[in-house]
Amino acid sequence: MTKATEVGPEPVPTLGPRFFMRPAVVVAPALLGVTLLINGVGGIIVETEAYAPDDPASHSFRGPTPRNQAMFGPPGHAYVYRIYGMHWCLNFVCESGHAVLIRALKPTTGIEIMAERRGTTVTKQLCSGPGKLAQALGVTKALDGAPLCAPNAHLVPTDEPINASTGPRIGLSKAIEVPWRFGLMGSPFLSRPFPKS
DNA sequence: AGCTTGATTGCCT
DNA sequence: GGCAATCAAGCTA
Repeated sequence: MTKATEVGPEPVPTLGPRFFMRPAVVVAPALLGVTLLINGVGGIIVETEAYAPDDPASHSFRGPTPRNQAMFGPPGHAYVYRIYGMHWCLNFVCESGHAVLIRALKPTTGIEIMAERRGTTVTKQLCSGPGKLAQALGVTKALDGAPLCAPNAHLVPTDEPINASTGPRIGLSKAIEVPWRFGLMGSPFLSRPFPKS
């Protein structure tokens, strides 16, 4: 029952262009704890990586190409690319040439759909890596350049405090020491553990 | 060669 | 058993 002093639920806050119109290294840790749903399926972001245009490891390092065009498009849109010829990776575009790779999330919504897409019912294996995450959420090239807002996507910030781990990004041959990987400390849903501090 | 995954192997938590 | 390290498959640029 609602008490007289309450005026009803707060409007659900949603992350919009202003949230993303910043450097990726600022946005990436801020995305931890955010709920991400694609067509109603997803969970809580627990691992991200930042990429910037002056970063030799970034797709945007050598300027716009047909493949990375979305990285130079509107902030708050998706950048989706294929890796190793077989997996899709989902990024959020920040200010021009910046993007955040979504590496892992804690499944919360549509778990059965994700399990079917992934071919496993092991929750920890549904979204514990960028390729797995994209498969579980049904992300393909069709989402490349698309805005990350209703009805296709929902981004809802958390009101919980965040403890972040940081460390080197994964799988790089350049700038391997730059600590632009961020994770929810102690989460069992990370793609890999963070190196001991 | 590449911002990975899944299966395999080895080692403790 | 559960987790961490190792290795090769798989396609596009």
